[in-house]
Amino acid sequence: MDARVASTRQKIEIYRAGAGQGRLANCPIRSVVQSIFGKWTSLLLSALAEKPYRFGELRRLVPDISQRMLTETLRDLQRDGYVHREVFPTKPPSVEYSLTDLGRSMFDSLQHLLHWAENHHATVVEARARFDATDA
Amino acid sequence: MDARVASTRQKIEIYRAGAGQGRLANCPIRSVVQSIFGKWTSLLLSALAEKPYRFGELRRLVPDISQRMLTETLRDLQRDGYVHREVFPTKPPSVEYSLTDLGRSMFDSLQHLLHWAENHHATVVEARARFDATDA
DNA sequence: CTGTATCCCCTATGATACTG
DNA sequence: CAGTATCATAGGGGATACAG
Repeated sequence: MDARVASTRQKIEIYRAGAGQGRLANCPIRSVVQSIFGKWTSLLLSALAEKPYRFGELRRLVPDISQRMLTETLRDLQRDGYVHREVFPTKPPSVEYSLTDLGRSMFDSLQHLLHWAENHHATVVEARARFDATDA
Repeated sequence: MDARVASTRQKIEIYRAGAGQGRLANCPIRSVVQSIFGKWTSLLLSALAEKPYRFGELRRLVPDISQRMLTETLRDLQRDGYVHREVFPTKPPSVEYSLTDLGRSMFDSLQHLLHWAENHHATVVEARARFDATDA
C-alpha cells in the first residue's frame, strides 16, 4: 500500500466517525456526499461535463426526468457551487447551465465510479441473479 | 484532454442514454450506481475496506445506523457481490463481513469521490450559505 | 450475538396544471 | 422556454419488540 492510499484511509476514518459525538447526522462530509448521490445528480453532471446545456436540452437528454426534478436538481447543484446558471434575456427567456471549476473538480472524482459501473455492471447483475437463485 | 478522459466521456454518454428507448429506468448502469448511492453503503464500504468486521463491530463503528438498515445494507452489498459473509458456528454465532475482490475494485473507484468530499466539503458548505443568503 | 418482524412516518419523486 | 404550484404516492428508513 502506498502512502497516498494510507492517507486516504485515514481521512475516510474521519468520514465514518462523523463530525463528533452526537452530531453524526450533521457531518458535513456525509451531507455533501449524499447530495451528490441524488437520483438525477450524476446524470445531469455527466451531461454538463460535456458542454453547457439549456434547460430544455437537458430535458431531452434525460427523457425520463420530470420537469420538477430537473428544476430542483439543477438548483441544488447551483446551490452547492457545482453549476453556474446564466439567464439570457431573450424572448422567450433562455437559461444556460454549465459546470463551475468546483463542479468539474468534483465530477472528475465522481467519474471514476461511473466509469467503473459502466465496465462492471454486468458482473453485478450476474451476482444479483446468482444470489437470488441460491437463497430462493 | 487525454485519450483516457475522452474514452470515459464517451461511455458516460451511454450511461446517460440508458439501455435503450423506453427502458431508461431499467438501465443496469443506473441501477448499479443507485445501489452504491445508498445512505449507508459508502460508510460501510469504507469500514470494510480497512479490514473485515463483525456485525456488532460495524454497529459500533457507525453508531447512528439502525440494526435494520445495517442488516439490509449488508445483505444488498452481499447480493451485488461486493461483500462476503462468513458465519462462524460459535455459540452464540458470529458473522464476519469482508470485501470481495469486486468490492475492493469498486471501492477503489468510489474512494476518489469520498476523498474529494473530505477535502472540499467546507467549500461546498460555504457555497450553500452564500446561495441561501443571496436569494433570501 | 445476529438477525426478523412490525408498525409508522416522512421525504423524495412523479403527474398534472398553471404562469411570466 | 423555463419554470412554480399543488396534489398524490411509494418506499426508504427509524423505533421497537421478538427469535434462534
